Amino acid sequence: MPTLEDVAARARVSTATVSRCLNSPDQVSERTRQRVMEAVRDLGYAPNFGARALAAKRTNTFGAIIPTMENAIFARGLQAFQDELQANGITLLVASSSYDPDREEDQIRALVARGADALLLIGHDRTAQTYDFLDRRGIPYVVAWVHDNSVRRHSVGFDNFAAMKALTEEVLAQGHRNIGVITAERSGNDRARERFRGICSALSDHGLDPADLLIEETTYSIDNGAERFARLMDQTPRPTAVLCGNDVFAAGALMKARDLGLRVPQDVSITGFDDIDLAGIVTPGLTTVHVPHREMGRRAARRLLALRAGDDPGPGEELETTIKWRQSLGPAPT
Amino acid sequence: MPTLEDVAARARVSTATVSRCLNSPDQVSERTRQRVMEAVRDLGYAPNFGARALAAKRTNTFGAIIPTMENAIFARGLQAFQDELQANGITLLVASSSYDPDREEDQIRALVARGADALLLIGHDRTAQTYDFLDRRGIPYVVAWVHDNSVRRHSVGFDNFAAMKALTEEVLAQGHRNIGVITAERSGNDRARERFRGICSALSDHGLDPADLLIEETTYSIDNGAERFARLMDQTPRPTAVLCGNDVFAAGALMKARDLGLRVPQDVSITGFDDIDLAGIVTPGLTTVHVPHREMGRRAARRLLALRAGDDPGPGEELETTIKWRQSLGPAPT
DNA sequence: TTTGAATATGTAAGCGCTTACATTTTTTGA
DNA sequence: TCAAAAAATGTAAGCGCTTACATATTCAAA
Repeated sequence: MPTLEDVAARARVSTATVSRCLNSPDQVSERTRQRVMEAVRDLGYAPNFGARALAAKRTNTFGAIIPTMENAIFARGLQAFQDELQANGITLLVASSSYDPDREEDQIRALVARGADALLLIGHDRTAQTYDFLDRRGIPYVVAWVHDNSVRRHSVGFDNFAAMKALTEEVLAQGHRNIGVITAERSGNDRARERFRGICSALSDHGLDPADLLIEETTYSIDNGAERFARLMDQTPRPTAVLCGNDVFAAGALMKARDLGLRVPQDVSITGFDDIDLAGIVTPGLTTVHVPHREMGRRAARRLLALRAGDDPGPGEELETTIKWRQSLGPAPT
Repeated sequence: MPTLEDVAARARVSTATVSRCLNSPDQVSERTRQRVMEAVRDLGYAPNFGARALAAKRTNTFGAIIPTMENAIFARGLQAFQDELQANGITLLVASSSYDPDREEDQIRALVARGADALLLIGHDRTAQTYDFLDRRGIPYVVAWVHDNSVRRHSVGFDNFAAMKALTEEVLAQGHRNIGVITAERSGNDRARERFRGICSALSDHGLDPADLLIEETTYSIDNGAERFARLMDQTPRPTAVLCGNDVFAAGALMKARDLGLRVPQDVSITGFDDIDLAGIVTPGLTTVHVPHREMGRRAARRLLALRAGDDPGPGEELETTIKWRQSLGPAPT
């Protein structure tokens, strides 16, 4: 493979000049630059990634660890994140932790070992030693999907507590008092915990005891959502509304409701969270919390780029969520 | 940051011995190895990615270019692909081309520039110069999502033509003769072309003229599927079955059917392709072609690992597809 | 005890690029 | 026209690791 030296010989300049042509062409005269780029084309030269990384002490690669690659909840935000990075000449490495904290720690170390200059993390929940590992190496990171003013870390996210509380209040406003919840595992998942806390807070505000909630906690999949919904429907009295921690559980719940011959929302209301494509596809359409995933992805990328450049991007950013009304939430049956 | 030299000094060995401890520990005695690994832990040493890449002439990174990150059609196969790579100490870089051939070429060059040792490509459709670029650099690649014996390239996929033809024959067996098609853009997309060819072949076998097909060709999204379905429903006579090139179009079609007050399959049958989660969630459930995405991902990874190691993994692999019967395909109205 | 083979460990060159500093060339203003 | 400043280009050290070859040590068989 041709090297910088071959190009330099061909163009009759130094290797430093060739390097400048590729990396800061404004420092090279037009005539010289054209001659060099012609030599690059003629030889089919491409820089050696390892050599560049070693010499420049950076890889122009960022890493993102997401809980799962198999669903759209993270895909949209990540696509926007990657688009923004790409526009700034940065490549994205994506790893999935499968909601396993130990695996996430391994992934973080693996991404760093692979030369990631900076990282996108989901949620704040991870060991102090993991943060320490990154801080000691001077690797900047941004936490997305959450917003918590009490945590002093760079973040771009939304208030899961407030968003789920607002939706719960709408459910209560529809007259529902017998409520079920399908939540993701809350241990190690601050997003799930905060959403659940939001539900409890809304109930308390209405003089209702959160201990009366019928709670199913499970791992993330459509089938699990369906199964847990069935369990809730076996309770006596049967809940008239089921609040799901995400749209995937809600989709599973809707499927199972259909299987059980229950009409949504006449017999039971179902709500979700995130407003992914699924929410509009299922029958009936899901009433859910709309999260601006793409904007979150874009801003997270900008913040990480600023941090990597040594700039101070200011305090963490909070994005607003809204309730997307569709047909799956209706009045409580009388 | 501590380097190999620091570790060597601490453990009172040479840098080569430290390198051996990390990369081929069986060549180091137990006593020496333990002393070295203790020094690694004490110093918090992590190898420098760029230096390793330069010295070893490899990055242990593979690249995959997929048409879109925003939908599950590729996510499942890719997760399995990544899991297999990870088990072999390889990191995956993912880029999306947004179904744009020029963009795909840029992404291929960008992944190579980022040090990808090998690539996963989707479909065979790309310029000779792109393949040439990879061949000249000795970068192995595997093509997935297609199987074409006439093309001599390493591939793991399925026969799109045969799969869609089999589904079309079931549609014809149900008595449908007035058929609409919603297909992805066929230019630059051999998968879409092959699926369409399968539909035409089935019609011809039944003595029907493919020219009578009502064809809507569009870019990939649920909304586009919905819109094109509406156009097909405006035709006179109205098609009694709509064959969609993928489940995403089919989901959009189902939504629009609901909006138009058309009952599926009583008023019009709708079919998809891929059998992603969506297919089981929509109402009614989609009759579709089931593709073993995870197995394809796993095998593609194994083949690429073998190629990268300089082994000959044998001829391309074909995976079998099946028809997944759900409720969206029924008899033609009389 | 000696010798040869096997294993363990050390030496140090070089992978290919970036970039601080040096030198040369060009441009501008008095 | 000359001197100073600015721009363009060259020199070459070194980033951190791998690994071919060399040397030292250990082990086993005669």
